[in-house]
Amino acid sequence: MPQYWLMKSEPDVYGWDDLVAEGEGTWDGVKNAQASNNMKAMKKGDQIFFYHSRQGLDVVGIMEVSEEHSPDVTTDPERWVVVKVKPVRKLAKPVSLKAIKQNPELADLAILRQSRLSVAPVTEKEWLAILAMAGE
DNA sequence: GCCAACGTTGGC
DNA sequence: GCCAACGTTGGC
Repeated sequence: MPQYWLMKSEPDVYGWDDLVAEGEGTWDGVKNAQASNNMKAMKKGDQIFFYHSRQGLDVVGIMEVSEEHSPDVTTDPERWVVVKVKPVRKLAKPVSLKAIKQNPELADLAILRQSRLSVAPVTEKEWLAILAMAGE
């Protein structure tokens, strides 16, 4: 059974459309111990929400892990890792941070408790709640 | 653009 | 090994 995650990116740097255009993306430049540990725990096929931070502030699509972690040569490869991801599909409609905050089922969502965490786990219950909010 | 949160660095 | 200073992230 796949695990669920959420990853953030600023859309003006690397947004959903950039990932779709590329076909497969390398999630690099994550220099945070917690986020990095989460990436190390990812297995091929795990499902990931793509969240637009700073601008947009919404979950826009679903991607999946296409290749498990390897050293991040763009930073310090001794220390940090990348994963590769592929777009699965865009959500029927984006789910905004505002809406997430208003849903009591999502009160414990990791990114609400720790807004600066850029790679965070999502429970199955939370995953389904967000999908439901997207009208799926 | 501002600032709070929080992780990291470096002087002691 | 502590903690103040600094840098980065991300919501507002």
